[in-house]
Formats: sequence, C-alpha cells, structure tokens
Amino acid sequence: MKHVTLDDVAKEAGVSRATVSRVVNDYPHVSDHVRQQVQNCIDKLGYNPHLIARSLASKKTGNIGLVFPNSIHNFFTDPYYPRLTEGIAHACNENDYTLSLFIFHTEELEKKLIPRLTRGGLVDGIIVQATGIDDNILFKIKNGEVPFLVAGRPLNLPEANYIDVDNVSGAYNAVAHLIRVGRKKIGMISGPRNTSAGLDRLKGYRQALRERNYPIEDGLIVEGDFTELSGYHAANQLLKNQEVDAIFSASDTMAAGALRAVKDHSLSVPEDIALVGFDDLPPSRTAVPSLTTIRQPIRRFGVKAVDVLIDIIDNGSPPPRQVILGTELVIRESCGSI
Amino acid sequence: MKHVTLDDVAKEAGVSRATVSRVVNDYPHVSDHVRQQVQNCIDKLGYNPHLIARSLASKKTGNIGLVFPNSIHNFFTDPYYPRLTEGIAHACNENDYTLSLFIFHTEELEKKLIPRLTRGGLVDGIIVQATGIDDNILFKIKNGEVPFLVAGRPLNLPEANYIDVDNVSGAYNAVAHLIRVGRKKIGMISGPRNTSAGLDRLKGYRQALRERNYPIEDGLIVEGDFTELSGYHAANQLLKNQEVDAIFSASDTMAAGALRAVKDHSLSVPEDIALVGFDDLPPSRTAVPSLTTIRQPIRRFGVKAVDVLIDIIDNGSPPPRQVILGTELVIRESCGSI
DNA sequence: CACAAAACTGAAAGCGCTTCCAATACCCCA
DNA sequence: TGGGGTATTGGAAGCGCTTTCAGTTTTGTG
Repeated sequence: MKHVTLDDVAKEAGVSRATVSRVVNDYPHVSDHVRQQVQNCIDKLGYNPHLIARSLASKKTGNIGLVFPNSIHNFFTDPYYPRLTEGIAHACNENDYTLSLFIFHTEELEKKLIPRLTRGGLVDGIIVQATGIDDNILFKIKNGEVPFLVAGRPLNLPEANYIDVDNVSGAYNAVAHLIRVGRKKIGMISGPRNTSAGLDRLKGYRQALRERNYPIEDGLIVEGDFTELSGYHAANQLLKNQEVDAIFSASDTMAAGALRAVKDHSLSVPEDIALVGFDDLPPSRTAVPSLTTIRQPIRRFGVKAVDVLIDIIDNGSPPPRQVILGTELVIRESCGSI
Repeated sequence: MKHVTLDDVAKEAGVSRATVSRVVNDYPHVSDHVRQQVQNCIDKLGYNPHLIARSLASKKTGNIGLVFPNSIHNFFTDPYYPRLTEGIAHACNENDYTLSLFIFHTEELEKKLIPRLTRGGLVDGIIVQATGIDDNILFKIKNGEVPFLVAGRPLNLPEANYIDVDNVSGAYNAVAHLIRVGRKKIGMISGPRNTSAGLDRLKGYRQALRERNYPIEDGLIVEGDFTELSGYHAANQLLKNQEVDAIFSASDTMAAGALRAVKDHSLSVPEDIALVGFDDLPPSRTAVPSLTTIRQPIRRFGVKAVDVLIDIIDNGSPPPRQVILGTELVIRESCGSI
C-alpha cells in the first residue's frame, strides 16, 4: 500500500498542490465549493499528511523534548517524575505536539544527544528537569538554537525560563500547621541542599519557625535525597538524637521512610510524632496513617509547562517566563488533627 | 546564528554535497585525504546534520513510538511502567533512535493520534503496551503502515510480534516455593482476568498446586487490578473467609496492600502468613518485612524490546517475533525462610 | 606499458510539503 | 459597462538531505 501524497489528492481533485495544502491546514482563500470537493478526495483516498515533510518545509517539527539529566537517577523510583511526564505528554498531545523523551543515563549519552537535540532540528522546544547546582547541562542546552524551559527553579541559571511550585510557602504552611496543632519541637528532613526544591522548602521551614519565635537548631535538620531510604535514615537520626514531637519531610517518599523509622522506634504517628510530607502522591492517601502533606499540582504543572513553552516557541522568549504555581495543605491523619 | 548546512560544509571544503554526506554517514568510497579535510570543515563550522531533512530523504525517521493505550490508567501509580519506559528510552538512545511517548488518556486522543502515528511517517516502529482483551487498539495499529511490537502477550492478536516474560513459570516458581517452605493453604491475589499477565500468573499458580496435589479452590483466588488498594481489599477478603497461611500476589504493588491488610488483622508476615509478590520493584527490597518475589528483568525487557523492534524495522517481520524472557525467584523475609 | 577494473567524486533528481508570488476570476460601484 | 479592488487558484522555488548514475581518476595485472 503506497503512501497517499498531497499530489495524489491534487490530481484526484483536479486542483493544485497548494490548494490541497490550504484545505488540509484549514487556511483561508479557498472557496467553499473547492474546499468541500478536496475534502471529499482526502477522505476517499485516506490521505494523511506526511509530518516529516511538513516539518522540513515549515521549519517546525511539532516535537517537544523532555529531558531528564544524567543526575536524575531516580526517574522511576520517585513517582513524581512519571507523573510529571504523564502530564507533559498529555498536554503535548492536546496541543498537537509530540513528546520525545530523553533520559540521559550516562555522561556519554548526554554528550552525544545534546548537540542533536539542540541543533538537529529535532524539536521545537525543550523542557528540562532542574538538577543540582553543580550540573552544567543547562549551559550546554542554552548554547543551542532551541528554546527551553526548566521544570523547577534552576539555581545556576537564574535568568532562564522556568516553572516551579511555591516551595517556600508550601513548606511554610506545612510547618505552620504543625505549630498550630501544638507541636513544640519540629524536626525537618530536608531535600538535597544543592537543589532549589531542597533549599526552598528548608527556607519555608525556617521562616515559619522564626515567625513564631521557635528556635532554629541545626540538629533538627537532617538532609535526605528524596528517596524513601534516606527518609528512613534521617528520621532515625532525628529520633535518636532529638526529642522531636513532629517531623516535616520535604517529600512524601521520604515521609514514608520516616513513618517506618518511627514505628521501628515503637513510637506512633500522630500520637508521639506528627508527620507532614510534601507532594501529595497517591500512596500518601492510602498510607496508614494517611499522610498530611502539601499538594503540588503535578498534572497542572505539566500542562502549564507545555503552555508556556509553546508560547515561547511561538512568540519568542524575553522577558524570561518564570511561573510559580501555588500549593495546598492537605490535612489527613498523620498530624493528629482533622 | 544561521544553521550550518551540508552545502556550507561542501562549499568550505571545495567538494560536493554528496561527498560531505558520505563523510557524515561514514560511508565508503571517499579517500582518506578528502575525508579528513571534510571532517575538519565539519568541526570548524560546527555542522550538525538536520535530522528532519535526513528523514525525508532517507525515508527513515529514527523515531520509535511508545504507546500506552487509554486503558492503562495507572501509568504513574505502578512503578512498573516508568521503569519499562526508562529501559526503552535508554535502549532507543543507545541505538540512535529517539523515543516518542504517547500516553492516550482519552478515547478522542487515541482516535486523533493513531492515524498520525501509523501513517504520518512520524515513527519507524511502535512499541505498544499490551492491554485487556476487550481493547481493540491493536487492530487499529495493525491497519497502519508501521511495524509494531507488543509489550506483553496480546490476548486478542496472537499472531502479533510481542515480547513478554514467562509469567506462567514465574508464578509457578513462586507457589512452588511456598509449598516447599511448608505452607498448606495458599491464596492468590490475581491480576485482571482480561489480561495475559493476569491469566498467565493464575495459570502458574494452578499448575503448581495441581502438581503437588493441592486442592484448587475458587474461594482462594481473588481478583485484583494490580493496584495497592485492590491488593489490600483482596487480602482482606482472603483473610476473612479463608484460613490461608500464605498469599501469592500477582504483583508487588498488590502485595504491599496485602501486607497492610495482614497487619490490620493483627497477623504477621511471615509467621502467620507467608507472602510472595511478582515484579521485584525497588520498594520490595526495603519493605518490612522485605518481600519475596519473582524478579522480572524490566530493564532488560525494554532493551530487548527495542532490539527486536529495530530488527523488524530493518529486516521485515515474518515469521512473527515472539520473545519470552525468564524470571527469577528472589527469596527474602516475607516467606519465612532464608 | 596498455587496458580493464576498481575506487572516487560530482551532478542532479527527488523525498512530500509549505509558501511566496503571479495570474486569473469575480465582485462592486460609479 | 468599465475599472479598481478582492478573493481564489496555480506555478514554482525551496526546506536540507540521500542516493543513483555517470564521469573521472587511480590501481592492478599481464
């Protein structure tokens, strides 16, 4: 079965290629009569435009690249990334874009793929997941010809286009809630301090304590890396060395680890330890006890990211687009007050 | 900054486009001297081939599409899919293919995207996640012009190319192990019976019981849908109505739910109930107690899938490629014997 | 040293589409 | 009815690359 081309349709309808193209793309300057007739031929022949050819001629690929840098090694461990990916994929498809996924597992792959991605005419725009401050992937992408948007505030490229949630106020609200329900000594399992999410959530924690005149003690803050295991270890450390009656974890995944640690210490949540997470991933709702947490609109995040990127693609960048989405405190059982 | 084209390089090097093309693609019939000289110009000008143009001329897109049908609604809930996606993405990149991700969230999206996918010259091949027997997406894809491979045995299109793990023998080994450690009444939380994974694992369970002359009772089999919650409910049902001393769950995620149910019944794993899962997802290793399970080589699955698909792309299909990968019993604490 | 064969190189024809520009058809109002 | 304007259509030039084919040079062999 031969591929039906624009030419075939034109011949069949007895018009020129240009006219068929106009009909296919829903452009003006075609009489209703001709348009109808061409449309009939399109349906009859089962014509589908050849997207590659279209790309070449129009200089638009209709592709968006989603990049997870080499330093994101827990792509599938943390439900956050898949969920984000899903949201972005959905939004792309809704907007007639195709999503190309690039997971850079190794340094070499990164080296090989970046030039292709940023120069090959492969994609119209790139969404790249923010990483640690020491990762210079953004600089490499910046040197390319393709507009890009960072998912998460990029610490080392503050002038970039990015989209993020309000981590500071989210964390602030989490801690403020713990204070509100009467907790006196609130520990924190923070994220990595070389990431903006880690830093900003820590900032919100400090801000809430300071405002209520709670002492801010270094010993109350233990750094994790957003994995369950790191949450477990961090909570253990907190429980061994400090008399905390509440823990704010910078992610739900780490909170799950913390919960496990609390149980290992024969303590219970929320009676002995109130626990608040961050993310509101699905497992948190069904956990026992269910987890109070800060909801990120991950799905909406993806949709918005695509919206903004498409806007940049269509209209150019400056001024830098920097979008911050709000969060929401979701109160469940783990903090002892409904 | 203007995009550097083949022509620019040709002009700079004082040769024809054809020659530059040969150098770029590492084709023979170019003298070492000219090749070196052209390569210098390429480096000097920072030339990168325009992939879209190449596609149009060579009739190969260098793209592989990964499709998650509408009926897969737990793409991000179940760590399995992200992990598979990651493996496939990696393998694609290793083989100089780009992965395009299609998550069909809605019927309409599916209707819109499939023609584009199967006719638009958008991808060279498709990997599509197997779904229930009542989903007719495979028939739609089959009608296209693009070769495809199903991830999982497709119940309703047995002649398709597919890759799967040996679910029957995996389940068999799981149950055989439970019998070996002395369990007498083994319940099963099965997967959906309209999927091959659900069916095959159930088959393995039955086979193991039958071989050891254990009775096969319908009441011992409760159907889940691979989610944690369904595992929880199924286990509750099993514990309420039956005096089981072991449960084989058709997935780790459901096993996690089952573990929760067991604890709710004030029973303990493995003392009262031995538990075996299927998948060997990362959380199972750190769970308490750690979960005995059947390891699927998800990563290798993805790599192999891409290998096979590329082979089909390059060499055509018949005979149908049907690849089955082995599984491995991973013994941990949850079945009471190390 | 001659000649066939092999190796190398360039010209040119597309791949299927968009889009600019010129050409034609149509309309309105004086 | 004629002239200016507008709406519609077709012609043709690319987009940047691959690939075939023919022409040219080099090599190998008797």
